[in-house]
Amino acid sequence: MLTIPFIRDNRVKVIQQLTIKNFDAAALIDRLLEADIIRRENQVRTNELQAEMNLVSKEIGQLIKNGEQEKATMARQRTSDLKEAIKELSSGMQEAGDLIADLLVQIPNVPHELVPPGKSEADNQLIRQGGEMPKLPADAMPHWEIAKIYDIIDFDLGVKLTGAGFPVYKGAGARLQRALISYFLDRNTQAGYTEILPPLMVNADSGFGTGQLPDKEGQMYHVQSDDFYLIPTAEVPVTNIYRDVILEEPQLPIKNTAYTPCFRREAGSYGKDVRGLNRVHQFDKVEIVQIQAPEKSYGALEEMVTHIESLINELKLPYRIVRLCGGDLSFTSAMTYDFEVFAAAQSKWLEVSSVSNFESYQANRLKLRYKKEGEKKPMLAHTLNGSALALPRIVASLLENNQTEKGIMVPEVLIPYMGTDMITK
RNA sequence: GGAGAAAUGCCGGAGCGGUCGAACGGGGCGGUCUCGAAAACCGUUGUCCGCCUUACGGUGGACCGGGGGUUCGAAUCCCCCUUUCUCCGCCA
Repeated sequence: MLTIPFIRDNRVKVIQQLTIKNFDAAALIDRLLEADIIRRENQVRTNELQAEMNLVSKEIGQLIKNGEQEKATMARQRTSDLKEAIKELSSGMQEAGDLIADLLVQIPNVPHELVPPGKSEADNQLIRQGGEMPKLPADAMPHWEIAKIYDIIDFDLGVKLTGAGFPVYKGAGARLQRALISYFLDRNTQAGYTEILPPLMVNADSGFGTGQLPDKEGQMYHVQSDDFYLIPTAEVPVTNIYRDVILEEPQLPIKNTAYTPCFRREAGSYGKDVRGLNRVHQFDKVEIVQIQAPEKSYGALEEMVTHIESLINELKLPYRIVRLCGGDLSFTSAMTYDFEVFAAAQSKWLEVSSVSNFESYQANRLKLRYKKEGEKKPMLAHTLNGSALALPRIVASLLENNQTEKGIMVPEVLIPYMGTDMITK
């Protein structure tokens, strides 16, 4: 969330920039600033009374010590009045504080000035395109048919075990998952990321810290008996490692990578978009997360983009990188690049990675700060994350693009992990 | 799952209901001494929210696992929760 001083100092600019996200913040911000004034006025009064209360209480202690019971009794009368007044004021303060907290989480992150305006993905800005488009025969199959014929992914079996959207990987299909995970983790650690294996369930505090709660509650699986949430992405536990942490500047940047399964309810999705691996409830993903100083975070974002691009290049998949327009940008992001690979048999671009700079928006929720050399006051750090990479659509694209009469060609970089250069029937 | 003990600042560790934001030790930072270092000695040492100040800073309030309560006054008493440790049970 945004900080109050920032909103106070940049009221007009914030409202104006948020129109890029097609968000009208004017009313929210006015209510917020109003509540802020009330809260502060209340606090000044409360603090004054508390100061007096502390003083009188000390006096009472002295008076009792000196045996001046009468004076002590009189002083007591004064404190009970004070107590009443403090109680009233602080409940007003609490009320204003609650309102502020409630309003703050309703205001999205301010988009970076390079973010183009727009309503939908059609308005996203193409940054660059790469890789070679495969030439497939007319009878080329979409990946869900390939998966069936080669018996490497069983969607129906997943329905039996759990439900729709929980595919079962078998044989070379399972091996391919493991190969991709290992390959991504190896490449990420080579690039300076530290490998993390986090819990797959988190508590509500963590869900709040990265912005899944309170509003996206319905997108997560909730374990009610223990009030845990199944993680929708490794971003949640890996970023929350730094919740309520004050780092020293020399510790930055912090670069972590983690493989985890991801669980998403995807309520409201249907139709051909969810066919096969295009959209599932449980999938594997390797995530990269960075914590950076504010002045370096956009450099870090570019670095992450370049790194992810190199992974896709090595897999020899045709891809494009787009900068999301305001309307497509997530609530918490200031700037996001999406990576899409082409699945030739479906003739579709599939999103395989989303790389974002959240600036201090997540950090403010997390209370993630860092201390500059020689400075007393800690400042909010910037957080970034991206998929490097999400597996299902990579697999979909690989299967479709690499199909030949003899079998599925394994990309060269994966051969050591797969133990073969071809997936056959 | 059952029984007991505990939770204090960067770490260790005191703390009778009032003068405790917290003794003492260690660490860190600054300084004296030194050619330099060590040792010794002196000083300093958190976070949050306000207010005043261009700033340096000053000042009020809050914070002793979290949340309630008792009291004029709570780190200290009471209740609930969480976590850790020990013992028993169960177990990959």
